[in-house]
Amino acid sequence: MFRAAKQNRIFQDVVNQIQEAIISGRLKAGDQLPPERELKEMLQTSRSTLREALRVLEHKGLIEIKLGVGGGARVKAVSADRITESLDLLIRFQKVSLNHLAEFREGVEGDVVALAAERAKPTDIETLNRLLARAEKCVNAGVCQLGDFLQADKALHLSFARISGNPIYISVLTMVHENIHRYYERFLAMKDREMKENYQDLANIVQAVKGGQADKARQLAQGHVRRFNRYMKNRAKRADH
Amino acid sequence: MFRAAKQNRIFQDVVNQIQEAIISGRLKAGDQLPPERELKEMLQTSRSTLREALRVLEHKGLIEIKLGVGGGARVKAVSADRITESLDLLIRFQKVSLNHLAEFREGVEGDVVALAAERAKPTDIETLNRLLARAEKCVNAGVCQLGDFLQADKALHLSFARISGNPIYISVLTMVHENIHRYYERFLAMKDREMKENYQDLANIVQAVKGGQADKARQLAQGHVRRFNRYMKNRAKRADH
DNA sequence: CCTGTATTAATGGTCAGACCTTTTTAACAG
DNA sequence: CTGTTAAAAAGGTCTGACCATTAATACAGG
Repeated sequence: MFRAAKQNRIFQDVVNQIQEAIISGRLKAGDQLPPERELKEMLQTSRSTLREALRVLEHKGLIEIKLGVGGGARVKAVSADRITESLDLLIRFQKVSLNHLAEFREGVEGDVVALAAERAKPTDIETLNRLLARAEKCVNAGVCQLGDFLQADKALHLSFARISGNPIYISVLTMVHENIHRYYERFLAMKDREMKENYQDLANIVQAVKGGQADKARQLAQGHVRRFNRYMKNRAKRADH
Repeated sequence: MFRAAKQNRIFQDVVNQIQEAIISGRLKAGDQLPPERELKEMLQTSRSTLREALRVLEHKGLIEIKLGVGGGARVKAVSADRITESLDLLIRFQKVSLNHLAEFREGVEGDVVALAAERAKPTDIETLNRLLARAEKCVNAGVCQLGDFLQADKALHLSFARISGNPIYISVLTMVHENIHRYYERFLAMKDREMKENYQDLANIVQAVKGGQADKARQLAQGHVRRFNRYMKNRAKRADH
């Protein structure tokens, strides 16, 4: 019925004003805010209050503050970084487990490849082929190229998101991958056989996307993610002993 | 190979120290930080610098600052709110279209109810029944109760997410609903027939969840979302003329 | 003419200290 | 016992000064 009554904190009002200007498009990415000493006059506040507001905006990822001549606050293009950090905090506080993340990923990756299968254009197929070839080269080079292989794997997944044409999927998947990699990096090691399996999964998915088989692509992607998760979980368990 | 070299900003160091203390468990949720005037002595900084740090921590959702005697900074239990806000900001900044949001929602809602169907416990079923009854009452009361009906609809969807037991779905779905409502609030109006259809959709989904029919629940939920989207799009188009 | 160095001005970062506002608690008056 | 008032403990804001970093410019030496 009512929303929480909020206090009147001046810096909060400043944050709101500037954020509003950014979201509404009155301030665009790259635009420069006036120097603090001018801005404080416009807003009729003190410099400290203004600076508290700028700190918050900076932390929200809306502006970037640089030192020195020609420095100052510049409007930034918002990226997935902030979400990634929030999720990271949740994971560290164990409000979210890696199982949750894995499960979420399974669903999302399935949806993404299904859309990609429906929408891939010839140039997209080319991109996928190129990435797949890169992955294959790593596999053939053996486990020593594992890092590169995982990078190619990630690039492929993000590529599907791009092909889907839906920016939400790109952001969400970016966040998921960044967090997964951060936490699993410790266990990253793969036997040759596992790398080959993984590669085969990817190849199959690309094949299904090429053929426009949405449902099949979804099944394959979910299986792929599930296998990766199971594998990583075992690895983590073994590391505990 | 290298990470970006960062500047040495004192307030950042303060943020790191306090955050580290919280994550490491040296400071637990509910603990009170010393008053600013003491803390600044411990950290050997000025009050303004300390306050910039506190603002950032507050915005990260790690502390809560209250006014007056007995107020001050208290360590907060981290919640998923931040992630919801970051997502929200990203979506709004990217000016994601309704179609993208709707498409994303279709996938997510499908995944959510499928999980809910697999995991619903008797108490969950009770909750669903209660919410469904509330929705039914609104429908029977006619279009005048539309606002309440939409609220019940939203509550049901979030309930599925809660039943899935995966907090990521709760955050994501919260964000999606918030944004959808922001966009569509202008067009909110529904004929009696449409409200009834919507209600029937919900009832069918709950039925499938009760029966543990994951795939069926997914299909129904996707259909439900798709119909809602189509309906809203028509409405928006008509509003243009 | 080029190159490296010193100067300067713009701009954020930090500091110290004062005063204002909100909130709780305790004292007090009825 | 209750309502009012006063005091004290916080955070919130303001002012003005000075420090540190950076880019541009001027200048000196080859």
